[in-house]
Amino acid sequence: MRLSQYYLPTLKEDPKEAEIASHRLMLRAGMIKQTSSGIYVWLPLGLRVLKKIEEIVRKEQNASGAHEILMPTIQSADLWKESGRYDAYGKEMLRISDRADREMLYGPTNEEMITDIFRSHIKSYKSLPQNLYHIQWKFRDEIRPRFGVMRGREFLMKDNYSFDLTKADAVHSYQKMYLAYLRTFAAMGIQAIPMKADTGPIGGDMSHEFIVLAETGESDVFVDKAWMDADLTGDGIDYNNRAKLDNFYQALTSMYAATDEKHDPDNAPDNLIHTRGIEVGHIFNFGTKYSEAMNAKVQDQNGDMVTVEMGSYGIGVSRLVGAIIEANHDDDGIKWPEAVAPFSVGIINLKPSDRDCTEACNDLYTKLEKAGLEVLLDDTEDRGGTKFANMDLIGIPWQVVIGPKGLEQGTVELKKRATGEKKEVTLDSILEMLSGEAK
RNA sequence: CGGAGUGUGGCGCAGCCUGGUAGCGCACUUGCAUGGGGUGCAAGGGGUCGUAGGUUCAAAUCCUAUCACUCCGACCA
Repeated sequence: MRLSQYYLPTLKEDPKEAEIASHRLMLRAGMIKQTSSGIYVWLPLGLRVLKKIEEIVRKEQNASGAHEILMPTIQSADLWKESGRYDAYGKEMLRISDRADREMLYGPTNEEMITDIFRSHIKSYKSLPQNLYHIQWKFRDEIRPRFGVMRGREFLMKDNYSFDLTKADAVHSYQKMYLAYLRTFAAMGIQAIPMKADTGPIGGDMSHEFIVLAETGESDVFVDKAWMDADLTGDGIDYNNRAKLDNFYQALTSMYAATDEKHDPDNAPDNLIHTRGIEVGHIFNFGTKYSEAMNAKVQDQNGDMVTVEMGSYGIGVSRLVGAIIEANHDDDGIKWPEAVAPFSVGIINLKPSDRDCTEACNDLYTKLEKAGLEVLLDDTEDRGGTKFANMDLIGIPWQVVIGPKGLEQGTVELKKRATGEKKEVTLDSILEMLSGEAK
């Protein structure tokens, strides 16, 4: 992408409404624009990141055996009346009526709808287990939206729902998601620790919140130092290998990790790390709460009707954009992990009026794009300083700085945003280096 | 919902107390110079002062209503 032709409205000054780093940086980097309280437009740069995160989530869900569907944002109130939550949900639910005065709502979650989808076609134990997910916009009319996309009213969420015949099978489904979540967050370049969570009004005995460690996070967390060295991706474990998966789960859940509400100093280990974090995922098993209320049953081997065991699992996709920034930024701007970066390489043309310099930039740009890299070429007339500041702000992992002085020597500067490390390299070697490192 | 604030060009703000026909910085346009970490000089463009009423010869400024947004608190993926 050529910056001169892109829509990237970066800001030099901090917008006054943004209090925390990720919100401030997303506005300054031209990723989002607020249209109403807690509702945002995703501008080109922001959307690129959102899509990357979404794709990482999707990939691991598929790997775990879940099937993607897409449920509508607008739901009929009928299903919610059936589960009893239409009255229970309160003002957080955005209620609307259609032209025939039917009661509708903008979905805050999908347990009712998915249960209806399940029961309408699945009638036999032979069809179990099932795990369906979708990545869709939700709306919760928060009392007080804040922190930009981290706590918006409209948000993109991956939610899935498992259906099993027995409690033991449901445990397996739960553990699969536990692992899938760990792998998903690791693939994004962030560290998310599963912490025992309150199951709240939904109930059930198994529930974990996945919390990204970030010093600027919103809640206090206490974790065993052992988490830092633990294998969090279950290297080599197949989702269908129950024994191995269970061992992995037992090993991890035996390590201490708690938010301040759940923190118990008396039972905490000595080597405790006290830091802050942001919840980016939540998994729980809630047994038969919805299947019971909505009559989701299958026949077992004996022909008896059995109410299915359910679990639900959420990842805050849009929230992750903010969370990743909270965990990866400095005073100059964002430092994207490569897996979610909007572009992997930025090229800075220090002197657009210099023909050779511009030619070298265009040439490298074309080559890198051909090699499959996503490249942002700053071909504007701005000064070098402006370009450096902008590139740091939007956090492109690799920056190639090309100017007449270096070109005389046949070199360009390669800068790694995450560390600030710079080195002079030859123009010829850069393609190879970047294809290897930034791919 | 309780408490506290803010709405003036794209962004950040001054002006309001003490009414007199709107200003500053950044950004933008043009020209010249410049070109290795937010460049200098010069000339420009852009504003229903959130909205609606009212007071007044005259309202960004005073009064009333209303809308939006932000922050603190209870609540949350």
